[in-house]
Amino acid sequence: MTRTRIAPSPTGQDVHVGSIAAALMNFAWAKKNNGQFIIRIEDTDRTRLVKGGEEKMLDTFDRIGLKADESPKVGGPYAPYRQSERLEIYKKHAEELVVKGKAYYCICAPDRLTKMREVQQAKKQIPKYDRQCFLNQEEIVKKIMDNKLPYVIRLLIPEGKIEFEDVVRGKITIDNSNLDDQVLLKSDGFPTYHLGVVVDDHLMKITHIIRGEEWLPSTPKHIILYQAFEWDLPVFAHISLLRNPDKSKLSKRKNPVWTSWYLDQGIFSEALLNYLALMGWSHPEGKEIFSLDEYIKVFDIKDIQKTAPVFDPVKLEWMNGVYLRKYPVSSIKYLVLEFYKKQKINLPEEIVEKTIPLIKERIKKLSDYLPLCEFFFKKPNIYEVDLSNKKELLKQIKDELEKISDWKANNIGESMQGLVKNLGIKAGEFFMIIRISMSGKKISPPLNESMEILGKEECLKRL
RNA sequence: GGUCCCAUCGUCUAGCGGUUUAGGACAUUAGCUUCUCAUGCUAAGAACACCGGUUCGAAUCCGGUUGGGAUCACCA
Repeated sequence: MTRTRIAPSPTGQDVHVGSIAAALMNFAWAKKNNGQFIIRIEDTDRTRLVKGGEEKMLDTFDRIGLKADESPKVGGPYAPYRQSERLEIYKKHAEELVVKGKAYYCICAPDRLTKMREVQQAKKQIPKYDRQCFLNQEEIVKKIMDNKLPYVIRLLIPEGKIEFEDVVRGKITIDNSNLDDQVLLKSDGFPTYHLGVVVDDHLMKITHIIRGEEWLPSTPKHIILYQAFEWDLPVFAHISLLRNPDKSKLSKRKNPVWTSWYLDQGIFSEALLNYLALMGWSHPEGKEIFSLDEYIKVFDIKDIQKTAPVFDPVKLEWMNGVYLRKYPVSSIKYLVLEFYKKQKINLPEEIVEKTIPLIKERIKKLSDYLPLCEFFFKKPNIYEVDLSNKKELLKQIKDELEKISDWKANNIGESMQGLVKNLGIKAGEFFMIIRISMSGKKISPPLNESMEILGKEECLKRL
């Protein structure tokens, strides 16, 4: 059975798009193999905990369409799926390691550790815990018992080296001398990430860990933990991090990174997923546009690329436009209406429906709609071109349009073509004047059709 | 700085020793369609970081250099 997971930490206000990229691969791999995809909340850092973060994140996963088979929301056979509710489990396991001689108690004060590291750094040594407490373990344990001192439990890194196979990167070797005696259980009783992931991934029977390459350097520690517990190793696949244009890892300082920001812009979840799928992976037939179902069919973790991709919002928008054009008018109408309703703007349904065919090839995302179509709902108050010296021409246009009894786009077009011929003015210039008087803008949806939608009375008024 | 990872057009990528004048997509430029802007179609420019080696033959294998990135917490 294939079981994968995404384990977000609610230390941000929302899900990072990079997490969605990783979640997508986990999701696809689980589904492809008829397995389960799990969401686990890793909320062990109470100091950085963002209020409402977890709820928002879970909501974002719902919106994006990556449905978890097991999560804090839907529960599951290995509940709870929130680490803050599993404290006893971690403590028990940490203590088990102490009994096995694979971990030890430590009561060193933070400032001593800081100073120690500074000295090591100054001597150009690797900053590592000096094992003071390990060397006096009996005495330390007694101190803790007698005085009820706060303590941490540290992993005892054995000598030797760790070798493991990463699906994406191949064989990786690290000498244990580079590893620090990692804290496993904090003095507040919470586990550190390292204890938490290993224990939970094992207990929740996770078979494949597909996660960002930022975890590659700490994977040896995790493997040491698996070995200490005498547990089987899962398959590791470390995927490359999404990058800013300057190649640094995608960060909110340089780019919008929160997934709901894109969704709130009117980027479709399908388009976002499709775009993200192409970050570090490509369709075997070279396709750019494909559904989630198709992705699941053709995706393979063996095809994941090692190179770190730059996240390109321009291509994302292009792709969103492709999706938009593929949707039927009725769907776009609904999406536009809902999109603006969320912003407390209620648009008249009939007009929106009529305008969709005119603009679906002209907008790339839902938020592009109103800037282009606002003139359908209200008279423009800003005119991009000054028409005050064209009054006579406008009058002629108005007189001509008044004659039209059947107010249809093609009749309007014929009438205006006739007028422009008679007047002998450049067609482009002529129509631009009408365009400005109707929409206030130099760029608009097709004129005749727009005028039909506006209605005769309104058009004459605007002229 | 130590450790680890990475390296094909501006960007996403195909390529997995010869079929390659290195293919596609976004972006850019030009043209066609056209009442604007788009869409659509056509075309153009644009890349194997560098140096060695292996080989009859290297973008593809190996080594080094350079460059980029990640990571070194009682954060994840």
